[in-house]
Amino acid sequence: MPELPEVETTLRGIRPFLLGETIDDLIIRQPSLRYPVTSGIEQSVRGHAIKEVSRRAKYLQLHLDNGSMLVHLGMSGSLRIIEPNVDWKKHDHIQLKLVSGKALRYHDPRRFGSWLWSDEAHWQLNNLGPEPLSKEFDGDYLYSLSKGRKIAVKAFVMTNSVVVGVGNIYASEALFSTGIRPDRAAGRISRNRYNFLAENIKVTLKNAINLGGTTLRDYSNSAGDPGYFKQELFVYGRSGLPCKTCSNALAESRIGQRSSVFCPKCQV
DNA sequence: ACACTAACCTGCAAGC
DNA sequence: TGCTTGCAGGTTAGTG
Repeated sequence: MPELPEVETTLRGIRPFLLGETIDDLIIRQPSLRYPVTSGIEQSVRGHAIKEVSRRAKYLQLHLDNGSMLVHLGMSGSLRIIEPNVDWKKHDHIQLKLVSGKALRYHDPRRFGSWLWSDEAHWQLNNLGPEPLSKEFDGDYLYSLSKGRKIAVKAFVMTNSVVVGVGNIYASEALFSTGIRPDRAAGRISRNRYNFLAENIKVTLKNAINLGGTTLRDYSNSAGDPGYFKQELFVYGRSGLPCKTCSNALAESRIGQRSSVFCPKCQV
């Protein structure tokens, strides 16, 4: 899925079309997603205006006056702004039709995403760590949380209660630019190195956002275009290829069910 | 509290 | 050309 940069790119693309618009209808062709689409959701949203559209972690939230819709793109989801009458492609599951005449179409081959309605706070947003691009996320924060932890540092920064939005691509890339081996125990990294790591996570995410995110296969932005960060990747998806810094072959291992590519020479 | 696994689902690439 | 296997931007539930 989309990690934070892809979700942020999606947010920036759809927000201008949705803000202040009234919902004409919600069409659900496939309610069987990661969680079943909240039943009766159509009646909840029909005729209501979208007051705000925001992002928290990898969730998008459409705020109405009577509640909010929490949308997650899972591993393979994407949202597009289209004309409501365009043909439904395979794996197009949901369409939010606006009175303005435009529509938001949800496409998700693996169906790991979610569309949840609640008239109060969504429990999915509980226990989330800070946003990586916020001021409160820094090296001191990471260092203090990491004390005594034996978990691999890559899995540590991918843990949502530690910091949100950092998935397999950007964790791998930020660890490479910091020169830290992804399998190093989180509790055995110095405060100084965490300062660099936190900074590099921010820089990596910002660069990716500026390039519209990373497109591997499924992801496209709200206009249907891919992101261009893939060409900037140093390690992710490059197992066995030469390191762009030292030209040594990149190595791969598995950390917490995720493939982890790193340079054995540049990362210690 | 922490560390780790299996599971949700479809498509695609690699290997035989 | 098939068929089988394993892996893919995430997250949670369940185990020890």
